[in-house]
Amino acid sequence: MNRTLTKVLPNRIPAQGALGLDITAEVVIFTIRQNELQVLLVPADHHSQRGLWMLPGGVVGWEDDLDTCASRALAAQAGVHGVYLEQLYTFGDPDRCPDRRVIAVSYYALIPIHRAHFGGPKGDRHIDWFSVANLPTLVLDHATIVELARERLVAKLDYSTIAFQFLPESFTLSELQSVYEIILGEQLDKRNFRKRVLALKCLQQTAELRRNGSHRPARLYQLCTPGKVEYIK
Amino acid sequence: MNRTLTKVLPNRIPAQGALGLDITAEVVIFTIRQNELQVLLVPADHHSQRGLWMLPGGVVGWEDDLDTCASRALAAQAGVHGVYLEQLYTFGDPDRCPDRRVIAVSYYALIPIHRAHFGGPKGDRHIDWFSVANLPTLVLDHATIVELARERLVAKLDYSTIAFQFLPESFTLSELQSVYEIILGEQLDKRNFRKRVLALKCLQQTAELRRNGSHRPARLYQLCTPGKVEYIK
DNA sequence: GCAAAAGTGTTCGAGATACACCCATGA
DNA sequence: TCATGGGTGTATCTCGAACACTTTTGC
Repeated sequence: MNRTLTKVLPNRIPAQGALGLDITAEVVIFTIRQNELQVLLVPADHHSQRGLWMLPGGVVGWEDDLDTCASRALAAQAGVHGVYLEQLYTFGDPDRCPDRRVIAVSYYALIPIHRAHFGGPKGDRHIDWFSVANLPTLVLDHATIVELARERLVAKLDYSTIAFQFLPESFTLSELQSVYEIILGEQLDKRNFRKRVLALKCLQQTAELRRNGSHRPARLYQLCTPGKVEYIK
Repeated sequence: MNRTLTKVLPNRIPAQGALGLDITAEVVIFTIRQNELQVLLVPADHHSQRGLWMLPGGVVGWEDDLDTCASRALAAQAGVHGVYLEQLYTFGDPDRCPDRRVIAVSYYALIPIHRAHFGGPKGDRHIDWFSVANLPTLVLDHATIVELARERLVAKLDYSTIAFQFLPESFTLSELQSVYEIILGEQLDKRNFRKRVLALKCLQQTAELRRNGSHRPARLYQLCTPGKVEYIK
């Protein structure tokens, strides 16, 4: 399997190769864009996979930690550092790749809305964002990986503050609610949502308001401990 | 790192070897014994690790699925087939093993009380059960792996019927309660426990009673769908 | 003044918690 | 008859769900 990242980082020495076994890190990079949960995909470049898409990732180098390898893919493909990144699952079916044995350690990452560059009408032609609800055909088992990541994300909404990772440093409660609604795929009650989220005691009001059209401006909030994902309840 | 399992299964061809990279599957095998949550450990046999213990596991063979490899370790070390087995996390720090590069895909398994043989005063001298609350010194990062598995198990008690996997086909509600109490490390109220667990609608009364001493016999229950772990609430 | 999003409280029901006594048996 | 674990019901509290109107702004 030829990986875009291998080209981007030609100096990597794969941890394996001689016997045809590779260990890769594959990253499901989520963001909220166009009122959808979207993932960043790169075009497959192997001739037999023309027209298919795949997850950003790369071969784990001899000296690489798995997390480091995932971070590198994230930096190379999405151009971001320091975002939320979590290991998901390791896929090792000997037949998952027809050419060679590839064990994929999958990760998922969350990119804040304001840092989701690349893609879209004016974006880099080589990578793009896609709605998870409407994915193109992906190589190998990558669609399974995306689905597993989505399920994990949905589950974590319930018992952690992970959703806050999609937002910039300060944000309105309506923006936060919208993140939840998009990921869960359902409308939430505004009053109950605000009550619940403020009861977590991990948000603080700022003095600022956001003016955003011909209506009442919204209060901005910040996380008490930015970047930290907490378990709740 | 020399693995007991490698000896047990000398016919396995490691997926790697030439460049000194191995992929192993390591299994945290839990059971309830002696009113404790215990794990099965094997003595480390590498000379520099004399006296230390390690998790059962084995090198992933070229043709092995990861799950298959974990199952094989489970069968070889604990002598059981078909028990609950779930992938946990993949550890890939390049420095986790001083000798060579080893990427460990960890699993955890639950063995029903009545099938936990091996170990103990009369058991095989080469492997033994240990209380997770009082582990001997383990090789490498194996203590971290056990702790992660324990945390996952505790978390799953809350939102799944995973605890039922520790019990035989039919069991009393007191036995079930005891499993919860041991894993959680706290006493539970008998009436509330029974109410909650029966409200799950996944247990059925049997016609049988268990006579177990000079007191009222206990009703035996069975899972409606044995072997199936369900998510709850 | 009107359109559009921000902001705010109360009621209700379900499920969790706390709690104490009688039952069936074997010795 | 007594020691032992099995088995049961009620009152209370907490938390989530449902629900509608006023506020502030820009045009």
